[in-house]
Amino acid sequence: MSPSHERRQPVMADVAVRAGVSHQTVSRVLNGHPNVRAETRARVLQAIEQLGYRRNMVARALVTKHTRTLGVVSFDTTLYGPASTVYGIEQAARAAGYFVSMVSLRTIDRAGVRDALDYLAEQGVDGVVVVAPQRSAARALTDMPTGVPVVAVGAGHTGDVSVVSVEQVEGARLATRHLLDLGHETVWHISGPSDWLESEGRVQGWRAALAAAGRPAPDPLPGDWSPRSGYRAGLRLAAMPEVTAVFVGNDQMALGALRAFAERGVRVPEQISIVGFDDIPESEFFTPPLTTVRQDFGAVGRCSIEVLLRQLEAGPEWSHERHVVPPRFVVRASTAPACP
Amino acid sequence: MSPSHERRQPVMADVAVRAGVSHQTVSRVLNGHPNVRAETRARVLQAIEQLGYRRNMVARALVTKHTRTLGVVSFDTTLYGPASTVYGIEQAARAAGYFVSMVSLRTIDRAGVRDALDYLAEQGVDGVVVVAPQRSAARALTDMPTGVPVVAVGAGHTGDVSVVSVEQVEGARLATRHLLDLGHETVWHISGPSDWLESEGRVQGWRAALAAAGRPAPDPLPGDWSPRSGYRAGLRLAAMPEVTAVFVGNDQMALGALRAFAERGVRVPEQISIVGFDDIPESEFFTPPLTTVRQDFGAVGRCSIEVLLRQLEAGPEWSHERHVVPPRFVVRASTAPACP
DNA sequence: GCAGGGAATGTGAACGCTAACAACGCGGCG
DNA sequence: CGCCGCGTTGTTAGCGTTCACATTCCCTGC
Repeated sequence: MSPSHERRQPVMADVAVRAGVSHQTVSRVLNGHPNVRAETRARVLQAIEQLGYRRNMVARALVTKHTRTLGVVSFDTTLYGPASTVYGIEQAARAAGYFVSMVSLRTIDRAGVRDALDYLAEQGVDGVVVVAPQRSAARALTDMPTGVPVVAVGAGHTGDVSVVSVEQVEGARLATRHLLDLGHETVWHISGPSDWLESEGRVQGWRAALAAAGRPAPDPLPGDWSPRSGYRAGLRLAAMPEVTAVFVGNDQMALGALRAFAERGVRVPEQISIVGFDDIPESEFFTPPLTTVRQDFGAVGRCSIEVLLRQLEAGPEWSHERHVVPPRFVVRASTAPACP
Repeated sequence: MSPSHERRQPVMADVAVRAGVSHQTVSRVLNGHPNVRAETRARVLQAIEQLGYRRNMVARALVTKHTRTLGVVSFDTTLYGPASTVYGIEQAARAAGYFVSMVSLRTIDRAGVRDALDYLAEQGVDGVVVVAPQRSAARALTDMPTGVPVVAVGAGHTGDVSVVSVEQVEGARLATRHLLDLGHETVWHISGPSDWLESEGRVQGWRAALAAAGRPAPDPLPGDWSPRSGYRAGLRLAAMPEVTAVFVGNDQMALGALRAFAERGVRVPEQISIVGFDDIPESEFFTPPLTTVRQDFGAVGRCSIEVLLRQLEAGPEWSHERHVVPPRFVVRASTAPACP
């Protein structure tokens, strides 16, 4: 309202006048161009300071063709895994001088991913990382028309884009082996939603470990990552006396299962051993503390930015990269030797 | 590399040529200007379609002076509360046609908030919402030099900016009253970090309820929101036979306390009743299921965007708004009448 | 003393869009 | 018949940068 409020932001030309140089010299100072006399640079810097000048990134982006903004498309950032990954991404991106523009999908389908990518491309992001470990999302990525580099997090080897993910199969194998080594006859499994690649990888690792030990693989009980689905599966398992060991697809479902067992008077780990996946901060304080497979989501996020940045500077010459970060097995109190 | 890859994106002029009109007419079509003949509009639309033209938002922003991007600065988006709030914000913003640019702080201090705001302002965001319920963050907001509208989430009535938050005091009062009504002599409290406004509000509500009932208020045990800190406090409480009811600052600490009680053989709710705060998705499956105070983080996020948008269109004439969303008390199995 | 060269600086033209105004065509009215 | 006015379209001028190139300056070496 007041004139002082309406006084427009100073622009480069204002700084130039004040410093007694041309706008181009101001630009050079701002961009750290070497060929500027120290004395001139100081004068420009002073003028900038006095005027409170700030470079207009929009105008800059118009000519340079890049916005120093990265897009992130993710599914349900309310979940611990995606949230942590996105956090890692944001930190790494900012450290590298990039902004992060977010799109959270509420459902994952080809159209959703496509729209998100379009949306971000329209805004002019320099690259995007897609945190959407569903098979449908991975497929949606295969023929994306956007000119921007894309890296996928948690997707399988879809071939078309760079991928960074946690070695799910290995983690599941570790968990299952642990249970087997404890003397359990076989290991049951509560799985995640079938269209999640992570879910698939865990089933695969579990099956592999069982097969390697020559044990039968029972049918996995289907879950959807939620504690409630783990609870329901747990109820079923609790009614089956032959069950002594369960590998659960994630920690939240493990919590639900724990609850079901507690309600049915099944004692963990005395009667049933249970292993989760993820190692959310709460797991250590479950009743009992949960043995689980830790995923370093932060590392995944950081790694994805490294790959993306590399791709950015490589230009159209980049080749797809594939990175796998190893899981870590964490033994706590929810597993015990089988009673003979 | 190949020429087909290097063919630059079509621009408005290309569309104009193809449609046999001027670029300005294309602009008019894109912006839904009324005075364009239907037949012309159709021709332009067709040309856009054929060329796969996409408007360059950067160039547009340069002249319109707004980017249709909102900034979000938040603290540790790994936590359920902030993550959910940010999710709500993102959804609401996108529904309104805005992008969301994120900055996650790893520590909250005046300089950090300031830098984040500067950073976003430089990028040209139209407005920003700050999800940083620490007192220090709230203070940092009081004299922000940026010309962009700001709304704070979870901050107290700092006077200088619009605020939307959950009524913490009321929630804490509800929780404490519930415990008192159950016949408990008094209620102990495990608090959050002292510089969080939410923490403060909960202490305040707890104290008020106690005072209203004429009960003494024990010293609150300090925590930091983490399950571990709740565990430590729980250990101390377990050693005090006079403790029969505890109101815990959040669900994660409550989980820790539950664990401590379990280890010490203190039975919940038979010997000690416990109430949490937040209602994270896991709480329902704790052992025992946790009685808690639900915060609707999503609603907070959405509301903050509504306020911000209102502020945007009101221009410099806006007056600060203050919105409070009510909590909801959820009774589960962690509380029981005091044994006389 | 002057040509040559590199460092320092300035100039003009984009970048792709929108805003303001100008121009055009057409029908109705005096 | 000519003029006004309105709906429609075109023209021009920026927005605030950077880039490519031109220019100036000063120093060096013969």
